Amino acid sequence: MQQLLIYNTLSHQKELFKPITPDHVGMYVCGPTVYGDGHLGHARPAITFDVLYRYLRHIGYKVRYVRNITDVGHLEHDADEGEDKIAKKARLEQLEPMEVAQYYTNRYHAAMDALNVLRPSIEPLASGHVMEQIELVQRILDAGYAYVSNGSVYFDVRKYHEDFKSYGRLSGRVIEEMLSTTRDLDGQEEKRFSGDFALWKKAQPEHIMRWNSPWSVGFPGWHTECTAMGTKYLGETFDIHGGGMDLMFPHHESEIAQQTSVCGHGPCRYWMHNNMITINGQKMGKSLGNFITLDEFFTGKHELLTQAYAPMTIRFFILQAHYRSTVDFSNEALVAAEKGYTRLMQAYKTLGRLQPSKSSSVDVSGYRQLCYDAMNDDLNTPIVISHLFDMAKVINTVYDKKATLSQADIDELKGVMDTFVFEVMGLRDESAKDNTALVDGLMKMILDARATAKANKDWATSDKIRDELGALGVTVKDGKDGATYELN
RNA sequence: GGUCGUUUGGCCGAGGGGCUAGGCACAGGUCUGCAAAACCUGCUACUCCGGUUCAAAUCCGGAAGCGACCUCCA
Repeated sequence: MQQLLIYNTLSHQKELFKPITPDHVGMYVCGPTVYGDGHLGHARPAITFDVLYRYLRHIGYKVRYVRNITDVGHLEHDADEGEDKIAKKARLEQLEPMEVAQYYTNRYHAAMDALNVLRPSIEPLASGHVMEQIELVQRILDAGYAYVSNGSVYFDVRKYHEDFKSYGRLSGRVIEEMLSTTRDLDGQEEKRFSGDFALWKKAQPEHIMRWNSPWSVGFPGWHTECTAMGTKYLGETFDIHGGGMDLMFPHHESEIAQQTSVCGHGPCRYWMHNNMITINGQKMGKSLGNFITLDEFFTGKHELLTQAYAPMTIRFFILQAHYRSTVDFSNEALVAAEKGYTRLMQAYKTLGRLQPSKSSSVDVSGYRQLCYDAMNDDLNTPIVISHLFDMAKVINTVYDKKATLSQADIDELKGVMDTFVFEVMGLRDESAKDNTALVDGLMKMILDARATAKANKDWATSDKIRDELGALGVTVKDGKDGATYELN
């Protein structure tokens, strides 16, 4: 098995990956909050951890990959204080909250499918695990690390920190600092310490999504779902927990605190965080209003986009940067990615047409290991891609008859490309994307040629065209102003 | 303001004490009926100022720019 190094946010260094249970990996990744369309920022972790998931499986692990759907909780920060985001959107659109969640979940799935992101093994809904979250809150209360205040339950950060000395370790935060930098929040008076966070929140009258609990009718706190569902499906300790860097604090820090307070240790061995995507140097985010949805990328319908970008272009673009680096969006960079990606796909097709020689004039034996080395070094997909381009050059050189490859070496290159391009990096050939314009153009050409034939009274040709198109499922309809067509 | 990170060629982006990615763009060439593609060649860069070293883009110190986080966020 390959020796995989992954960067652990907890230790700030690359560590050799060793699963708790031999040959099995449990990984949990924070999924989307389904109250809006997915944007590039959602694609980054999805693709990053999709590649990790694919690679772990490729090198022989059996992986249980859990990625949640957040359809409850999460307080609004501004205007509508304390209102559940889902509920707010529902009221605005006059829809049932769960209808909104379902709608955006479906849209999210469609976008992820387009990006060739594999579905996780389990995709639990927060709303389906309120019981588990209530139980978790009770356990934390029983352990003495939470307190009830006016129907809400808060985590006692100070007590936790006194006993475990670890709050802030993941994010490199100093707890004392938090006192002076905390903003005012709704319900802050209910807390003993400004750094305490809600485990259960009593619902205000305007809340639509609400559940019974021992403390009040309300909804679960911001960080409980991942702890509850991670524990339920992966156990008290699992291997990898992933998510965006912006979730490090407070979300993941709080997850660690919740889990540690009831079982003495954090939820996982390796924390992995992907970096952000920026647009004009600024973070792309829902609340900043500067985001471009994935659908807008696919259709090109956004003022910042000069053209539509195929899902695979987006995927390739993201994989061309290392996951821990920020990536700045620009049309120029995307166009460059699109061209490079096309070149790679073209080389793969060319590979299938190469004439084998008796012997090879180039040594291609090293590429496979070079690709593994790059992947093993904290999923360095940009390096993998650079090796793939080197291979593309070899392929093209052979195609130009300036070098030779034996059948065995051609097969080796094909094997390496199949493995890394398609299986591990999850790219797929998408040259046949949206064909509408193409078909229109082709049909115009054909019908023009037929019109010429008809003008020349060449009925044999014009009928042949009509009959053969008909056999292909295209009906030609002659009219006074020329012919039109219809696809059956 | 605090904490952390970052600054690489026209652009995107790896690397991270001496070898030195890759893509895109651009220029010249080969091939070609013309074009495209492909191939060859060129473009050899690391914010600035000090320091360590035989050797620094890489390590150390400082400055500046940029960014992220500091209880919505992937």
